[in-house]
Amino acid sequence: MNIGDVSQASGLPAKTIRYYEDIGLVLPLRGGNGYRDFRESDVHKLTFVSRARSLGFSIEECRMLLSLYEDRTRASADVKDVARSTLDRIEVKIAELNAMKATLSTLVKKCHGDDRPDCPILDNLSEAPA
Amino acid sequence: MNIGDVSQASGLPAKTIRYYEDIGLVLPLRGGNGYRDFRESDVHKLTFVSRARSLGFSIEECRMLLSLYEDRTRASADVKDVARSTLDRIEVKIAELNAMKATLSTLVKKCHGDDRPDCPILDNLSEAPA
DNA sequence: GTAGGGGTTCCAGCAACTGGAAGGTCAAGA
DNA sequence: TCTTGACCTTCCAGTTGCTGGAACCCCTAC
Repeated sequence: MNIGDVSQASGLPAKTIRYYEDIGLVLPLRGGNGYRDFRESDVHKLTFVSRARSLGFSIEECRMLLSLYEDRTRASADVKDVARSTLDRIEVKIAELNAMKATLSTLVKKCHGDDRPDCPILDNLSEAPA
Repeated sequence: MNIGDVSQASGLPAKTIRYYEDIGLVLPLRGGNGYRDFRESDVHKLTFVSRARSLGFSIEECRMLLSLYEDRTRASADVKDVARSTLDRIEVKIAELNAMKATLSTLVKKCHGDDRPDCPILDNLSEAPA
């Protein structure tokens, strides 16, 4: 299977797949012409990574999940740990963004947004620290 | 004022302040010893940027806000536009993270997290695409 | 044979810093 | 006066996760 087909199948750009090979996430074979030759298992792995990434797992977490996936004897608790720490990171990020959103939307609401130069947004940014 | 004092005053690491000079956000003077010599206005700007960054404004948005701040005749509407587009970005990001969180927490809940090898998280990641 | 659509490598760049090495400067104390 | 240690300087490299582009090879169809 060539990289283009794998790209189709996994939903990942070819560039990204080459990058994933670079960092050792997949190790496709090579044909006589130098082309990468992907096995079904490579495609499966890449699809796996593609989804894990879209769920917010980092590359290193994906690497860990893959190795857990390949270890038929691993405990589900190990996987759950990775997932939970990802979930924690996501929740922290959401909280931060919500705080930003709250402040910013208050400011946007306060700003009359007309031709006059006075603006509560800039005023707030340049105020003395609390 | 030396960089260390400015770092204290603005809450930004010295490294970051040097970086901000590199990219032209501030242009401190130089003393005879080669040390950066920050004016009050530089400190003010850096504090401004520090807060704007923590509200999720990108560096380029900060640059714009600074120039709007320095333009005493600008319309508040211009500032409001920048703030609103930042707010939009933040909201999109929050929505994405919430979607991730929902899927992931469902999976974490389903996973019994014990010594047994079967795990709904990995099963989900390796399932055929919807 | 030539045109196109693959594929390959390598190098550079994005955002926004951060770390570290190698060295200059300054103020205080013995 | 010398030394110690904190502070400053520059420059280069690395982080995360790709992405774009150049220059080139390969394969198939007409």
